[in-house]
Amino acid sequence: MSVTPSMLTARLPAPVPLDEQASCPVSGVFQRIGDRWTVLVLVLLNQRPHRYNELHRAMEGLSRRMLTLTLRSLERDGLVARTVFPTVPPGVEYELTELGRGLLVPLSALSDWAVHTASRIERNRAEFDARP
Amino acid sequence: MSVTPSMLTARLPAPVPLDEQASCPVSGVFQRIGDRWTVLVLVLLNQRPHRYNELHRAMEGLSRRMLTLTLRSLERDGLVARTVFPTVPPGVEYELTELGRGLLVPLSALSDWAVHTASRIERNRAEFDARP
DNA sequence: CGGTATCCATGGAGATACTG
DNA sequence: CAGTATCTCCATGGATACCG
Repeated sequence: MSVTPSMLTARLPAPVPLDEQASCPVSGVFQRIGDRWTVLVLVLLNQRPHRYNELHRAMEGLSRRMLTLTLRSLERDGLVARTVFPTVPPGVEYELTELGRGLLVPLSALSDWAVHTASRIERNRAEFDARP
Repeated sequence: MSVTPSMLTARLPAPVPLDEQASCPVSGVFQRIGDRWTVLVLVLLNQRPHRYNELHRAMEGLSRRMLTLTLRSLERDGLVARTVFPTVPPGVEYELTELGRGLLVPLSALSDWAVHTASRIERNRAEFDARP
C-alpha cells in the first residue's frame, strides 16, 4: 500500500477550521507542529541529515508508525526532504529543506523564551497549585 | 466544586515526558500551547483585556468548558491574570501578564513566518497529494 | 455572569505483526 | 532497512444541564 490521504490527515486535530487559520496564522502553525514529535524531529534534522532508524533510535518512546506519520507530514509540507538510496538493503535519508531551516529560526526564538522563563513558570505553577 | 488538579492537567497531551522537555524546550512550549485554542486566546488578550463571555462570543466553536480549561491553564502558568470584580452580577476580566506579553514576541516571529510561507506550503501539499 | 459536573463519541496513538 | 496494516484503548473535548 502507498500513502493514502487518510494516513496523512489522520494526525490532524480535527476538521481544520480554515477561517481560524486565516484570522490567526500562528494557530495554524501550532496545530500543525504542536504535537509530541514534530518539533523534536525538526531539531534532530537541523543537526544533520538522519536515516529512518537513526531517528527512531534517537527518540525514546516514538513508535515507527508515528515516526512515519510525522515524517510524511513534514515531507508533504516541504519542510523535510526524503531521499531513497536504491541500495540493498534500501537506505532512506531525511534532511531539512530550505523552508524547514527557515522555520527553525523563529523556533529558536521561541526556544530561547522557553529556556529563559522555564523556572519562572515552574514557580508560577507551584504557587497556583498551592492556593486554596 | 473548586479547581481540581485533574481539571488542570486534563488537557495536557499525556504524562508529560520531563526529560524530553529538558532536552528540547521548544517541544515543551508547543505541547503546552499547541492546542486548538490557547494561541487564539493569547492573541485576543494581547489586543486588550477581555471578559469571560466576551472571549466566548469572540471564538466561534469554543465551548465554555474548553475556554475555562484554557484560561485556567494560562493563569496557572502566569501568562494570564484573572481579576474578579465583586459586583452583582460578578464580572471577571482576563488580561496578559508581563510574562504573557513576552511570549507574544517570539510568537509574532512565528506568525510572520507562517504568513510568508503559507502559499508556498499550500503548493507543496497540493504537489505532494498529486503524486502517484 | 461565570463558571462546574457528568455523560459520551471520536479519533489519536501505542502494540503487534507482516512485507518488499 | 524502512516501512504498512490492523486492532485497540483511552484521553480529548463537545453537549447538556445545573449552580453561586
